[in-house]
Amino acid sequence: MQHVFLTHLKERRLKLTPQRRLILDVFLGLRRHVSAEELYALIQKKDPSIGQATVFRSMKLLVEAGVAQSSGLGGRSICYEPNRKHHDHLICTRCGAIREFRSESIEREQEKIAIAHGFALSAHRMELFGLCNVCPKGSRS
Amino acid sequence: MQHVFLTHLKERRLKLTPQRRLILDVFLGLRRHVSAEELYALIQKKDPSIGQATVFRSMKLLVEAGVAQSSGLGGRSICYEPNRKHHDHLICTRCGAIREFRSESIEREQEKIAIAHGFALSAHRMELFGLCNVCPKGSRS
DNA sequence: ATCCTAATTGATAATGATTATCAACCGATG
DNA sequence: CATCGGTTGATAATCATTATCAATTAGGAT
Ligand SMILES: [Zn+2]
Ligand SMILES: [Zn+2]
Ligand SMILES: [Zn+2]
Ligand SMILES: [Zn+2]
Repeated sequence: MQHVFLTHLKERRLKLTPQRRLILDVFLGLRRHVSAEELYALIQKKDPSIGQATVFRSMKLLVEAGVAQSSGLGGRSICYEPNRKHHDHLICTRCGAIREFRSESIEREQEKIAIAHGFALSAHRMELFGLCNVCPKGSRS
Repeated sequence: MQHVFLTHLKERRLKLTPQRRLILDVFLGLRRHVSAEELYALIQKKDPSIGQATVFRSMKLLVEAGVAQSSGLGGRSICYEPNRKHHDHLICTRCGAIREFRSESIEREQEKIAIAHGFALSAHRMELFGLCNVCPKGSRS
């Protein structure tokens, strides 16, 4: 996985710094969605000298390298997750729980729709919102 | 349409001000997606005394009243469109063109997926990104 | 190992979109 | 028309992110 990142760096004459190494490791160690801010807090515990600008910059770099993908989840802030097979999200509007899924039939249908409109599809985002099964149905907010 | 808004106001003892009337009229007059900022610019031409905070507040109110819906399009800023029948979006990554569509089969499949995961679906967002047919395929950005 | 240079860093200022604050104002009801 | 609570506009504040910049450093060439 990290091999992809190293290759990306060399191709563009970018440098592998201790900061980038640490950020990459911590990020890949997690197996969930994180915002740059959350990740910064985790990084801080391992090396308090790292600034948050570096975390923002590094996450951008990880996305460019294809190591991370940014899912527009997490309310106002951008969330990242390790780049695996494409999937979409099911999000609980109450507790924030996130479930991942992939529907081949929807993926196919999206392609068909794009073609019908003369678009060359390159990506998509789909999020389903609702109450998960551990959240009580009859209560508000 | 505006009837819905007036009812919403009365139900909550809110007031119908000239500002809200103008913002509602201009918004409904457009038949496209607008950000609060774009709308503010249009409002300014009709009445330069209206502040942009009022536009932001009013758009929020229109959403609560069910007159407008906020689509998370438009990059960083929230976009609004008059609340019609549910639909999803196809967006050109080059020129920003937006096409609307609705796929019954996808809508059904989303329901099935939510149920399979124990979620009670309340809403969803789906955006397809690609190059539209008037944008050249072989060029970058 | 030593140099060199361009990339990187951390602190901080700046940005852009949105929200909060607050005194002055005004719409609705009686 | 008097009263009162909702509303307004200007402005400050917030939040996430990006830009700036002097100081530092990785990595290729000597
Ligand atoms: Zn995911
Ligand atoms: Zn839940
Ligand atoms: Zn839909
Ligand atoms: Zn286009």
